[in-house]
Amino acid sequence: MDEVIKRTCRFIIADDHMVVRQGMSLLVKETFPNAIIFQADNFTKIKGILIEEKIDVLILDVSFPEGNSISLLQEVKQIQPDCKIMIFSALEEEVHALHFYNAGVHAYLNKLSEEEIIQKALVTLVTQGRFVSELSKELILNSITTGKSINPIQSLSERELEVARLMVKGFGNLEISNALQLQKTTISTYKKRIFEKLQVDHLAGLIELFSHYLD
Amino acid sequence: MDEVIKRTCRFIIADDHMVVRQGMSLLVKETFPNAIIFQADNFTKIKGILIEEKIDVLILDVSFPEGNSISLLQEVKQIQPDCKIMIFSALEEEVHALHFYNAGVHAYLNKLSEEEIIQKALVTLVTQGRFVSELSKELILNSITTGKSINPIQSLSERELEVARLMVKGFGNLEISNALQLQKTTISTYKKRIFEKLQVDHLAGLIELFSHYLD
DNA sequence: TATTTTTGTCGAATTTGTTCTACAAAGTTG
DNA sequence: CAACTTTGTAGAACAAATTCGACAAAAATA
Repeated sequence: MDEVIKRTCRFIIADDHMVVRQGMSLLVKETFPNAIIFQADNFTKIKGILIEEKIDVLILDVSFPEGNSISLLQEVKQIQPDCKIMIFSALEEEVHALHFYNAGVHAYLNKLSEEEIIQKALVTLVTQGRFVSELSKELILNSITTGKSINPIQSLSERELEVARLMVKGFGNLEISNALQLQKTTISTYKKRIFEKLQVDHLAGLIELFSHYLD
Repeated sequence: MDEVIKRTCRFIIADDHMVVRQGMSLLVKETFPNAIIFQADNFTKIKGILIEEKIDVLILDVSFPEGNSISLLQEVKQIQPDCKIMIFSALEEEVHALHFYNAGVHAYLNKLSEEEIIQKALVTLVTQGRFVSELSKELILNSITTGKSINPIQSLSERELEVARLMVKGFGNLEISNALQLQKTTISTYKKRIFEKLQVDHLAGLIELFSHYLD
C-alpha cells in the first residue's frame, strides 16, 4: 500500500464544475501525495491533455455542455489505450453503470460516494486496473443471467430507432412519414413494434425510457 | 474589502456530493480565511445545524436524495430568518433561477461558474445581503415586463391541470375522458388550451415542461 | 441448406383525436 | 354595473393514428 501511494500517478480530472474539480483534486492529492493532476472542463481540453501527456487515470464526469461523455470514450482509448477511465457521475448506478462498463470504462463511481469509498476506488483502480463496486458486480451478474440487454433501446432496429427518436422529439405521425418518406401506416406499424419491444404503451413511457438510456 | 474577508462568517455548505462540499469549502476558506464552515449532506443535518448554530450563509444545492430543496426554504427561513441562502445548482439559470428568487433566496449561482464569479458572489452576498447575476437580473426584468408567470404551469386552470397531468402520465384521450367523466371532445378542447397556454405543441414538449417545473 | 424470425413496407377499415363553433356560468375590470 | 375574459362543457365534421392483416427481402438459426 505504501508503495502505491508514493507513485507519481498522472491524473486528469474532467468535470465542468469547478468546485467538483477542486474537491476531487484535494482527494486525489490526499490519496496520492505525489500525483500530478491536470484539470479539464471540456472535451477539447481532455483530448489536448491526452495527446500531450502520459496519463494513468482519467476521472470523467458524464454530462458536459458538449453532451454526454460516453461519446468521448472511443477517442480516449484511441489516443491512450492504457489510460484507465473512471466515470464519476451523479447518475444512479443502477440505471447507468452497466452502460458505461459496456462501453469499456474501468470504474464507475457515484458522486454520492463518501471519501473512503472514493479513495479506495482510486487505489484499486491504480493497483488493479479497475474498480467495480459490489452493486455494479450484482448488476453485471444479473444482466448476464437474465440475458436481458442492458439497454432495451438497443433491441430496436435501425428504422425503429429513427422513428422512436422522432417520436421523442415530438414529431407526429405525418411529420415522421414525411421525414422518412414512408406511408403513415408504416409509421404506425413501427410505433407498434417499438412499444412492444420496449414494453411501454404510450409516448410518455417512451420518453422516460429514452431519458434514462440517452445514447 | 479587507474588512469583509476578515469577518468570521459562519457557513453551511449543503450538498449531497462530498467532492462538491470539499471543493466549495476550499473556496470559502480562500475567500474568508476566518470562516467557520459546517457541512451537511441531507435536510435533517441542515436543519439540525441551523437550530444549534448561528449561520450567516447557507450554500444550498438543489437536488438531494430527499427531494428538491425548494421545499426546505420555508423551514430555513423559520428557523433562522436572517440566514442568507445561496442556491448553488447545476440546473440552468435561465430555467430555474426565477423560481428560486421567487421563493426568496438571496443568490442563485450555477455550478458551471468559475472561481472568481463564485468568490465575487460570496463576498457580495455577505456584504450586501444578496447577489444577482446579470443574467438573472435580465430574467427578472423580463418576467416583470412581459407579465409572464415564472411557472407557466400555474397559468392552467384546475381542470386543465388535471388533464395535463394525466396526459403526462401517458393517458390517452379516451382514458382521460373516462377518468374525468367528460366527452372526449371536451378533452381535446382542454388539450388545445393547455398547449396554447404553455406554448408547446406536442406531448413531448408538455412532458419536458412538467419535468422542469415539477411542483 | 431449409426453416424460422426479424425487418421494411403498405392498404382497407376502424378507432381516436382535433377543429371549429357555441353557449352558459363564473370571474375580472374599467 | 356593463362589458369583457376565462372556464367548463359538447356536437358535427374532419383529420390523424391504429389495427390487422399481408408479403417480400434479409438475417438468424437449426
